[in-house]
Amino acid sequence: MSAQPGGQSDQVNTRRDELLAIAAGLFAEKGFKNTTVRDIADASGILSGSLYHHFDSKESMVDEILSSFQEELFGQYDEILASELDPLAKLERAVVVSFDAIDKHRDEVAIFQNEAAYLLTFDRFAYLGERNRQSRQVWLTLLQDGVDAGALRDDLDLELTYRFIRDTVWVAVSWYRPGGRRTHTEIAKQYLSILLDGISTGSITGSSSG
Amino acid sequence: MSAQPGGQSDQVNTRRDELLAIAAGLFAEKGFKNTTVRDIADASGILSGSLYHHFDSKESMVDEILSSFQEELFGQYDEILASELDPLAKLERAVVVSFDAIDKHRDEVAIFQNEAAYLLTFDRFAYLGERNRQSRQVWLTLLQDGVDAGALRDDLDLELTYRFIRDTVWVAVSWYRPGGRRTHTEIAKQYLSILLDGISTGSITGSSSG
DNA sequence: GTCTATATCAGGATAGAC
DNA sequence: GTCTATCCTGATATAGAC
Repeated sequence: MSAQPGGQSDQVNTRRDELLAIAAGLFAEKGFKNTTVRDIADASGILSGSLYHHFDSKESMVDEILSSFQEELFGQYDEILASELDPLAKLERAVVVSFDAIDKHRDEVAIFQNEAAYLLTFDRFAYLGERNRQSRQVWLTLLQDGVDAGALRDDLDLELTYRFIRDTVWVAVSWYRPGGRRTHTEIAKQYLSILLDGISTGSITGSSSG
Repeated sequence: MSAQPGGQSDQVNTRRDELLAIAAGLFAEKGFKNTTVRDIADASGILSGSLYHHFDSKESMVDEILSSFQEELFGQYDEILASELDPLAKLERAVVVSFDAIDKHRDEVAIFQNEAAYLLTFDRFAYLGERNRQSRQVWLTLLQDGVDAGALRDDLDLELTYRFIRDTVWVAVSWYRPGGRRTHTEIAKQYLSILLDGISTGSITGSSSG
């Protein structure tokens, strides 16, 4: 996906990356469709036509932004799966890595969160669907290993549990701000505490609902 | 907000409601900006110009959709707060009511979830911000009462806990489908089980992270 | 209540000069 | 690498006939 034309190796196309970062900020903030190429150009201090010297289209821009981010993220998940950690520690690590991505790649995560459904309607972005399936596979593996090892409750619907984890982790991008009252590591820790132990005081609450 | 012109009282303007329901479905599925008035007209079997006999603008449509839904939802929250239930039961009830809204008002919830940030940039939709604040107040009250009553852990950051609950509950609209493998009540129950008791087997897990 | 016809504008993209 | 100028399309909205 989207190899840069003339991509040497190291500190190349800084201007290109600069423009991509500006575009990413706008896409994340206002949405892909709501961001015009003129918005991007304005924010970059150039005119809209000039953008087309660097990129084919607005779509190409968001494509590069998302694909390179996902490559990095899924590389980290693969490392965790391949590691020697015990199942619970792997799960914790995956959560931490995800909050880390929110901290270091806000815009990319936000774009993926908010625009994936729309972008998936284009053939060009089919790989986003692949990534979704891959992500589900990662979390389900981690959860199942946890159950098998006796570290996680065996009465849970893992598919639902996976969704709750995924959703709660990623949606944090909508409110997390770097430099805020809590670091992303603190947030990950609190989140894990809730996820693993629950918020109630009794260990197994005889729930009144139902 | 948006009183229907000529709004008698009971089974009035069916056509209007029909059109609104069609629009809601499209807004929820494709997003507000990505849905054209022609899309709405096509789906309704009329031409785009004819829509303007019923509504001022596309904005008016989404306005009516959201404001009437929110009125209903917050009425339910108010009932819970005013009820005689114990704090834990109130919290559970609030979660159940929310999943109920996802079941009965998918489109409205999805639109609010996906479009609120964008719509809030218009003065006309400032009331959505009000509703957000009100919602935060509801959940924080429920949580604080739970802690005070000794039913919830007192070492939690309630602001974070509130966000986790809110996010996980509402984001379920993105994957929940009525008529699927699990009813919304089952989902609410599983979710409460995770939220209250956690997913780990040990009651207080000595987490290895950090 | 719907249609025809159309005004108006904004957005993505292109060509070629500098 | 950026600018000028401009094309083309599609989108919201309007006016008035039926």
